[in-house]
Amino acid sequence: MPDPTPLVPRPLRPVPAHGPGRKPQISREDLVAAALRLLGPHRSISTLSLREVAREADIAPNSFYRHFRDMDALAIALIELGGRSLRSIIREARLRLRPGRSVIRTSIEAFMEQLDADERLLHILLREGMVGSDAYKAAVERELRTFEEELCIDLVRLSEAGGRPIHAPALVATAMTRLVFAMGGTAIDLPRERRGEVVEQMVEMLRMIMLGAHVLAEHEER
Amino acid sequence: MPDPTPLVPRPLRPVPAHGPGRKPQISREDLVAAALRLLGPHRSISTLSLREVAREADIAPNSFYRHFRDMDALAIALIELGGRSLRSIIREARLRLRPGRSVIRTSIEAFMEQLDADERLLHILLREGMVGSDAYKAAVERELRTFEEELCIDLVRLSEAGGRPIHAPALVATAMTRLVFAMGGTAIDLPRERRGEVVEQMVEMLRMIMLGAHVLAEHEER
DNA sequence: TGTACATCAGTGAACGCGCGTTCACTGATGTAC
DNA sequence: TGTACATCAGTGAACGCGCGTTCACTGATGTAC
Repeated sequence: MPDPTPLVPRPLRPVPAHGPGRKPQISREDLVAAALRLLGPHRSISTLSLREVAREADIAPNSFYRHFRDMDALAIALIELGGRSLRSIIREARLRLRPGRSVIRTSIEAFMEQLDADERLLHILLREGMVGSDAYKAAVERELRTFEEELCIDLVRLSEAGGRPIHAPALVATAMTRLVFAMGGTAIDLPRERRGEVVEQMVEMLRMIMLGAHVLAEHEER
Repeated sequence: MPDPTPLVPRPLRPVPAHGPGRKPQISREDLVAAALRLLGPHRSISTLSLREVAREADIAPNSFYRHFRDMDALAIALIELGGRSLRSIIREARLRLRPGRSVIRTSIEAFMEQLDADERLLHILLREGMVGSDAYKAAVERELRTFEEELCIDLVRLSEAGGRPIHAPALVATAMTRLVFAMGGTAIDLPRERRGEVVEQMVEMLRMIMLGAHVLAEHEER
């Protein structure tokens, strides 16, 4: 016990932005990075051990506790990182949009490039949404739904701009997201040169959904 | 070494249908059943330990080896069981088909009922396709593709019967299967009473795909 | 039918291993005066 | 500027645990004669 009757009561967790006291030599981010290095396309977070991550980060196992309460806390941090990567996809796709180019193709290509670029990050969402604790799943669901909401807004805007109404845009956004994720999950195990095929397949699938949504909306209007 | 120069060479694994020698008291099936009892919606096969399964089956840990080479072998058996359950869905759906009733709805309902009935079996496919070793993934892919082929044949037959051509039926079968699986994966975490909503969503999604496929085929014909 | 024997499913004890977590500690860094 | 002190990130050793796998074994079952 540092002081039985402190004049200024300390908060439970001072969360120093690192004063006072010693600066940390490694950070939460270093541990996250170490975990990412260990996560290949064939390992899920739940198979990582605390000691393994500590070893990779080159600290003693117990030092881990200075940064995270347990491995679950680190897993949540990883999932959020994956969510950030996911959200950047749609932003990236918006930037690339050009009149005359297919929105669907542009978006799918942005997705696959992101999948290539930080394979590990998106993979986390792909996996942990299916396996892992309830907390992981909930975290992944949260990220996916945020993405779907953004996509839905884009779909509505696009259909208004194009003059073709769209049926149940929220449902369309969900279908597109889940389908792309499911297909992306199998694509990642394919050699790079075959991923182009998957892009074509995904583009065609989403076109069918889009077309169906337009047709249904037009039926409704009458 | 039993015999250095046997007159009749023994096969590597005699695979006795249990003579000669002692009959097994527990079977491979008992071990599979024990593993299934342990697999809830929140556990993947790879988190099962050999000792855990042995404990559940009420045998000594080392007795496990009399039935399976290792846990991976048991996992493959489980995945194949899941595949059998999957294939029974489409058979079930075909039996239920009635003129005038929606094929899509009938099939989706058959799928969800199967998901309810043997939650654990289908769940294995949902999970292990994403996580798990390459061997698991390959096994799951195999099962899914078998399903997609059957579905494709049905789609073609249906479109011929209905007089509406269908674009890229194999792709449609893949899209439908993957989408239903992805949605099914989230549905299983929902309370039973909310699963009806998911059925409605899935039906609408598949209708859009179907509609899109018809429209594309009609465009092609002209 | 009776007897000697081979088979082999299941066992109990033991091994070495990596794990998460705890403990009391060290000593560099930053603060108060 | 100098000194005494508080903070706390990181440490090394140790713990008890469940794991996969091995070994030599037991003894019930089925076969050969």
